[in-house]
Amino acid sequence: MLRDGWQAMTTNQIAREAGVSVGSLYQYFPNKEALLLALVERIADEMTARLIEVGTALGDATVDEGITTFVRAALDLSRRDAPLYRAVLIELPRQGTLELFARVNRRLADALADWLVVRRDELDVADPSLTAHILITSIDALTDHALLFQPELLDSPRFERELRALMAGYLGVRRAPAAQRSPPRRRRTT
Amino acid sequence: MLRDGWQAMTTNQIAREAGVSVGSLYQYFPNKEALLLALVERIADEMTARLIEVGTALGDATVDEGITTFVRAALDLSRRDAPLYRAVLIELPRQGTLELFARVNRRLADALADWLVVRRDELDVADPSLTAHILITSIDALTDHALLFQPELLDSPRFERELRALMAGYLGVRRAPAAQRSPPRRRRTT
Amino acid sequence: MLRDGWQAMTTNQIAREAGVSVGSLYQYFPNKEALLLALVERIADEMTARLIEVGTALGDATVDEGITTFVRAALDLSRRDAPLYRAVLIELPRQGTLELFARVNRRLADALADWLVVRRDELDVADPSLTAHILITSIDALTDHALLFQPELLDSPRFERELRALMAGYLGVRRAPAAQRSPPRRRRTT
Amino acid sequence: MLRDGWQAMTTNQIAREAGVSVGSLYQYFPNKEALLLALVERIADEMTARLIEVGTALGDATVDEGITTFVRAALDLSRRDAPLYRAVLIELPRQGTLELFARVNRRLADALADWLVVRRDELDVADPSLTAHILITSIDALTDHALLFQPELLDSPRFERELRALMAGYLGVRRAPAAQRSPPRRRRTT
DNA sequence: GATGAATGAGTGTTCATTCAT
DNA sequence: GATGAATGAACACTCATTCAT
Repeated sequence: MLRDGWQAMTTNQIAREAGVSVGSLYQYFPNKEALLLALVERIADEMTARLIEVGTALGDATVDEGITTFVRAALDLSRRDAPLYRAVLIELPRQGTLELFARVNRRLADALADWLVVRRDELDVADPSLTAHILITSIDALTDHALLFQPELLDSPRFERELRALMAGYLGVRRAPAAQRSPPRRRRTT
Repeated sequence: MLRDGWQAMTTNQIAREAGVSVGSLYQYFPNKEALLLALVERIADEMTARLIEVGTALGDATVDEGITTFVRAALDLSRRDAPLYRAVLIELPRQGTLELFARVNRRLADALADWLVVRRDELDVADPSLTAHILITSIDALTDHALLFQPELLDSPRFERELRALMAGYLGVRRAPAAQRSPPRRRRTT
Repeated sequence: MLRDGWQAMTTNQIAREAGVSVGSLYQYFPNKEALLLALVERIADEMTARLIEVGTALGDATVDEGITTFVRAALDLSRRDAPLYRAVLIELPRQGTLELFARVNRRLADALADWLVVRRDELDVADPSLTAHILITSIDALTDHALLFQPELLDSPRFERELRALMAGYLGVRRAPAAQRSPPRRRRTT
Repeated sequence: MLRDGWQAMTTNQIAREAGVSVGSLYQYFPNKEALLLALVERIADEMTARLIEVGTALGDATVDEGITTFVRAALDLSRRDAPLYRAVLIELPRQGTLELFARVNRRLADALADWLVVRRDELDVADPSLTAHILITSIDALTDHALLFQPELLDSPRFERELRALMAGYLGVRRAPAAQRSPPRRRRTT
């Protein structure tokens, strides 16, 4: 599936690779689509579990820490099981399972919004909830896109740095997280 | 195809809708995949044509104008033939036609980089070429994502505004394009 | 089975409806066909039991009584468990269980032949055994056919009356059983 | 099919034996059931064509001739293509194609009723239409039954003779068709 | 060049049968 | 003995591709 997509997999293949017989497969899933749905559901559950950790990690982190934590979490999420996630992502639109991922994202947005409220004074945020949504969507879109079209980007420090810059710039942070940005470039500063 | 994807289309259907016979189809395309490739190629060509206009439009526009022009161009591009673009986008990874779109994006990146150089003094840009690439990738990712998962976003002024804010913030623009931002919000300002 | 036939029943269904597990089923029957055979055998046994009663009932009945008794018995036989009988009948030819029903019919033929001998003087019967066989076959065919193609006929007095007329005519009875035939019609009389 | 019934035939087998490919089969018939339906329809048409001849043959035939003609026609009908007819007959009830054969029988009943009216004076017939129906059904049932359960009967002179006796007896014919009945037996006479 | 009927490998799914528990 | 999860051969049906006309 990771190589050729969902349509290219035959149920007999799936069964063989899963180490069971087709018959057994159909004892648990009424049809092929249900199989994909179950897979998606499991992925969504795993992601949700990890997002809860992100929320806790954010807590009352400073602006710099928060941005770093958040961006890293987004990248980790994409990296982990990236190939599988990617394969599922491609099939999603046709299978009406978007809500599953929407659910996951909403949970992450809530955690981020909470933190934005904590750091309200240092950030240029009028509507935390909306801003959180925009950020999640942006970062999510960027990592999804990287996942789909430029997988190697997920492991590049440059990509991580730029995601932080994007986030910081959008949040109106006066100074980008110091440690990570190379002094000579001096963007979005002073 | 727009409703059920590429796999769901039979060659006989394609032929009938194209007003020719299957036989004729196979006189011009060796197989079904070549058909998709040709379709993608045509889309890529159309996009390239429009991008040339964007490059001209950018010219020596002011920072505000440039950002507005660029964001609007990205949205227009996605909106136009959005359903078809979307359908193709979904099938892409499996068909090795990524380079086609990469080519289109590279051309757009060049046009943007040129303009960044023109407005170098007012922007926080160390490496125009890299910055252009990051911006193209981000905006592209955001519009692609919207196209795939939240099509209605492409028509919302809010989405356009936030794309400009993202771009402006990343480029270190001190004031976001005035006309479009509502005063009370006062984000990313001094 | 009564609705969709034998082929449509799965062994798991049979087991569930019988209140046992498939495994248990296969402990007693080597395969699905054996199951059908056992069912047919049971039906044949039940019929045989009832036929013995018919033989006794015939005894030394008068011609009219005998015809009435016999026709009614044939109809009762078909009516009782008609749906099940019918379902089995349809599957029969393919399952080589014809002999079962042949056995049942032979027993009935014997009983009828005995009675024909008793009433020999009043009937036009040269070879009681052959005549019995022809009658059994005819009446049996007619009820089977009704069972298969016109089930409602089994309950119509008209059908019963015609069966008697057929039997009486074939046996050369000078007057049809009086009580049942409406005077105005006057068929096969003089 | 003639050996194992319709269910036992795979579409691939049908195609191979028909000298075409499965694909071609499905170009003309939407599914397996439609195939059976078409077969039944063709048989029904062939039978109808032959029945028209029977009607003509009956014409104003004498009682003896009429009975002989009719019985012989019924037997010929069953004998010809008997195996195919038989195979289809077995599958019929489950496929709702009974009406096709009902249509055929109704046509035959009409022809017979016409003749009964012509010979009204010599026969004991109150309602020609009803009597025709009963006769058709009886003879039809007997030949069907023979076809299904005792195919060799269709070729036996004895069976033909008994069918005539049955018909003659039911119609109140004073003398059975002379030529065919052996003098010593003298049934249903005087 | 155009046509579209013919092809048949390959698909998702069923269900009689087995066998470890 | 009883169970029912596991098995996989077999089925109806699809569709990319071919090729005689």
